[in-house]
Amino acid sequence: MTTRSRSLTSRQQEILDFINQTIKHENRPPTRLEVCAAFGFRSPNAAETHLRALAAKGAILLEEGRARGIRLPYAAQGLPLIGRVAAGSPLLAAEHVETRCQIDPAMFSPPADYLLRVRGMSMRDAGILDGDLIAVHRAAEARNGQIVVARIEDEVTVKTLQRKGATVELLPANPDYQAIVVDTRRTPLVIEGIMVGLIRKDS
Amino acid sequence: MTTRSRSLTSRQQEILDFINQTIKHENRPPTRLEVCAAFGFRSPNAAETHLRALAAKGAILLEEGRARGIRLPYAAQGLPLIGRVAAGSPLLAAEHVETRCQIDPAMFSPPADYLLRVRGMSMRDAGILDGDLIAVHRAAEARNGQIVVARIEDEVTVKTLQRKGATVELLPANPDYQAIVVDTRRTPLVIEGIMVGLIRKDS
DNA sequence: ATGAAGACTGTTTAAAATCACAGCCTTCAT
DNA sequence: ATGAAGGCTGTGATTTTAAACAGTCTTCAT
Repeated sequence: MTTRSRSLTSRQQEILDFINQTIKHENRPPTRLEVCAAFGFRSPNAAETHLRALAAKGAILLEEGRARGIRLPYAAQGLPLIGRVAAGSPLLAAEHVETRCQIDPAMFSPPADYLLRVRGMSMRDAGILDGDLIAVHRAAEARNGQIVVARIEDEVTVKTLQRKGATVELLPANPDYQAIVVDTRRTPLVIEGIMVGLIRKDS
Repeated sequence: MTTRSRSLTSRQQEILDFINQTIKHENRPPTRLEVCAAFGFRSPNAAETHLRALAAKGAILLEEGRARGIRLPYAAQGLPLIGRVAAGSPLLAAEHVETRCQIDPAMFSPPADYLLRVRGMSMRDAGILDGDLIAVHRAAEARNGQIVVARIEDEVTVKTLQRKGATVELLPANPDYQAIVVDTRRTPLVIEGIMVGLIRKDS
């Protein structure tokens, strides 16, 4: 549904990084001349064409005729918080985004791509309680012992990964719960991401 | 040590709130004319004088001759992260601020005033692990059952509060630890704040 | 080999934004 | 009752920005 943005050239990525840096450090986007100064351009048009290219690819939005008229597309503003996941649709589908949270993704490493609300107490002993938000870095692969967001058919679950050949164990951190054992030759299992952090809001 | 900013008038506070709102929503500060539009001023100078007043009180910084030249003072940028606390100095002393984290204080309610790194496992069963950052709202009073940051003489600790008359119990959430019982008639106990959230960065 | 896309220089113009000057009215402490 | 501070209107000059036009040089897929 969203306009697919073509991938950026490395130079364009540098410009975009500079814009994000400037917004983060100065609380405002740069002007064309500030872009020139940062990259050593002698012509403001060098900055102008880069911005046009970024806007054409959907990486930024340009407001006409306004000083510092660079805006970030909605998708770039804050981390999406994924609530209840409906069966059969992708995790990051717009309908699952409860809200967006003003958190710097780079606060975690590797950076967080989204937040996921955890249901239940199956990871209690790892300090993950019911209702907690976990910060997730999108990744299809993970190492043993990492806490992952995994999808088994239509079910999304948060567990510790333990791979043994074609068998994958998803271990809870609570003796009241059972491990999930999956034979990947028979049942498809998709790793949606790796937990990189946790946020709790006391009420 | 910091320049003490005189308190703002209610109108000035409204203007400052608008500036913060604009930075949050648009990723850039407003122009004079945008302030006018927001408040219905007919003269750009109304905005100008308000900004001058805010700058004079240290609530904002004004860069001369630049479009959208409103900057926020360093103290307003992100939540301070308090690391190891040295005995005898106030919790929020500059020397304790490890770094600042780009987190919206209003993500928690009541809003967070700072983050505090927790040492040890005394609150393990409340899902607070060694190295976790807790979001703290400054408050001198707290209700029974709330998790508080308390100072007993020179020691800072995070525990669940249980007050019984002049006796205060600070309860751990881990059977391996002992409750701290304080007679406030004999030993001074200061509540520094209430835990309003938690952030964990997996490594 | 050719054309399209990217990455620039250089120049100009119009609009956006800052900021100074000259006032008016109200509140509020001395 | 008086002066200082806050909260405005109204008008322009000046500077900063955005953004158009006209080119050059390189890379890279067809």
